Amino acid sequence: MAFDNLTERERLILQTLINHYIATAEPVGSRAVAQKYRLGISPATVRNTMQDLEEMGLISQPHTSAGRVPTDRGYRVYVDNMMGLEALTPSEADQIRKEICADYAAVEDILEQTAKVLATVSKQLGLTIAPRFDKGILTRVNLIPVAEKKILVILAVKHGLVRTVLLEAESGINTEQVEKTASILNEKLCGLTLGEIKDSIDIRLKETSAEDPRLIKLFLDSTDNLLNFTDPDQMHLGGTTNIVNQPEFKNREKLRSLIEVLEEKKLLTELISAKGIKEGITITIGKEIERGEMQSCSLLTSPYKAGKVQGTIGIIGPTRMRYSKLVSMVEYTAKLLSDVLSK
Amino acid sequence: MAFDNLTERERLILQTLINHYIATAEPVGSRAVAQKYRLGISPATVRNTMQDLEEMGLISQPHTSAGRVPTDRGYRVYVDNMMGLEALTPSEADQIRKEICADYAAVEDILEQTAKVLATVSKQLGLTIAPRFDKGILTRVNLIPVAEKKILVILAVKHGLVRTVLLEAESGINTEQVEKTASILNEKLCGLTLGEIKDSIDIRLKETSAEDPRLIKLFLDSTDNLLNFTDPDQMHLGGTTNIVNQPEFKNREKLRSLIEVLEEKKLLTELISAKGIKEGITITIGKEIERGEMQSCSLLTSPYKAGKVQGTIGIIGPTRMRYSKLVSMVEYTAKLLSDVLSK
DNA sequence: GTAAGCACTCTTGTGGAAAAAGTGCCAGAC
DNA sequence: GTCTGGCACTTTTTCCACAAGAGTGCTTAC
Repeated sequence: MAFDNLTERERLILQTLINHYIATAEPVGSRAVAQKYRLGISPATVRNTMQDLEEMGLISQPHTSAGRVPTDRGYRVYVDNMMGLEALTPSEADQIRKEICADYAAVEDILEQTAKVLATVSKQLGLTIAPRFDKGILTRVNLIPVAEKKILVILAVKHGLVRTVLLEAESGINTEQVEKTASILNEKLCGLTLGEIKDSIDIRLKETSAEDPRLIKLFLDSTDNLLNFTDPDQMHLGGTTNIVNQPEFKNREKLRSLIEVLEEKKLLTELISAKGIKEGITITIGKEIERGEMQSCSLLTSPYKAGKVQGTIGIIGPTRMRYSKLVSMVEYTAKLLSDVLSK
Repeated sequence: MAFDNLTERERLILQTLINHYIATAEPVGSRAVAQKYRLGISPATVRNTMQDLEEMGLISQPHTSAGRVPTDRGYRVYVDNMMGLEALTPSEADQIRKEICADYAAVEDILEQTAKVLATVSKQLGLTIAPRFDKGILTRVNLIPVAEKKILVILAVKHGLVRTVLLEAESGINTEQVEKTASILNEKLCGLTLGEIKDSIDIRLKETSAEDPRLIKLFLDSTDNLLNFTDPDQMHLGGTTNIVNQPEFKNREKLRSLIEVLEEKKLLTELISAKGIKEGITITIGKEIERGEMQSCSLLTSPYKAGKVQGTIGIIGPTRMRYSKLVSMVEYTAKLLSDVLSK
């Protein structure tokens, strides 16, 4: 349904209602809207308009004698058509900048810190997902035998990203063969993206498998493990605390099941990465999230770049969140992060 | 104060009271105790004894007309003197075994899984802390240049444990020098425990610093980073969900602040590791935990071994937890884990 | 199209009475 | 002495009824 046919008044009323609701978390009555809405309009008039909005499914009443509350669709219309961006205050911007631009060697640490500061400043849940390696170009493979049957595989990706995975061999490892295997892998795989490698590794390594069948086989068998892009520790969450006190989670069971989802980082990563990475901010509201436990939440995400590779950062909060401000915040943070990581 | 001077009756009553309270989470009245306590004793008698117990500070009343609730000291006496161990059911043991003995290459993954299964089976919060590397013997150091200014340091410790840390150099890196530095490090440091290295690295590397001052210096400057044993991702938590519904956390603020502590993994690790690692189970009850936010919780921990190195696993829950069962559970899990990791 | 008035609905708050839970103590039984 | 039944007392919980409050929808008038 297209909602660009709303009258000016309907727009204004929906807008003030949502703003008011975001601020108070209480159903908003016609009186309250009429007062905020300066142009001297009476509650009765507002009521008429509100009835229309309700018929359109943009707002609803918890019960007969309560004010109105925006529906998911209401938020959607608001977000798409009538929400202005609200700039960050200098102090907010500072706080974010300070945390992100501190110098860390490991991307992991920056991301951890970013999730935390996003949470703190937004007073919601902050999240970051490490760059998706699939677009990253492999610059070097190292194989390090660390114990009798254990080999550490190091995949170095352009721009200083690193992934390490421990593999377990079936039998003892011959150092010489490890070196040989490593140089074969380097020769065959470097310069490709990890995505390409994942798709075509069988073919690429087939003819070489004569060298040391066992090691190459191990490598092939572990592809999933090595090139799995939704590794749970690729995601960082900060500020779980912030949602505990939100009135929307007064309902115990809701809170419990949300926390349950948050613990399943792998699932969460998939959920968020599922829609593919678009440019700019993506806002997913309430039931638009394909996960029952999160249907009273909204998701605000943005990609960021580390060289050619992309990751995601975002905010999770109740659908009643201050979109106008938070969008700016996520945008700003993503930009900053991209700068830092692509330096 | 010594509490081994309790009369037989006092012991019995305290015991039944605690058992009953653990099961119901409700203050226990004299009637309830009398009924459970088969030897035909009347509520009035029980009341008299309960008064004595209250004077000793082992139980208390939330208010005049309520039953009694154990105090932290009450639990302490119970745990120390009168708690029998309760064996795991076969199905519980199976569940734990199945998860832990699945074959993972990386210790990290086992620990993650262990935390989860502990949580599931105990219906509390499960936690695992990776082995404390300080007692681990360094078997090999590798330095891998992964980008122009980034070096990946790999510390391989006996029994297949690995720690990788990314360092950032100030200027470009010469491959040859890296190799030379690596072999110096290997020569000087291998065979020592990481703890020894941490304490004496300055001295051990002093005379060699002529070789490549910059790299050695980088290494020295990063000691803290490299040999920091309370790394946040050394700890795994599972089952946060389980505490949300516990009646002791009906109080919103309590829940919030507990979750806050849980997010500070570094702090938590320190808190738990602080008391040093004793053999066997350690039970820390309520106010015995030196952290305000956790004073309505108990902590059940046990060391486990991975070769010569020790880590910790445990359970966090409200003071009202089923100690008798959970102790068995933690013991069993720790043993199993030690077996798997020391194989 | 707008506004005022009013009846109606549903929730929230209040007060008080009754019920429930449990204690402490006393007086008597074994 | 030790234990128990009885009982008065206290505090919380529950229930109910009733009023207050909030907000609507509709009707009517401008």
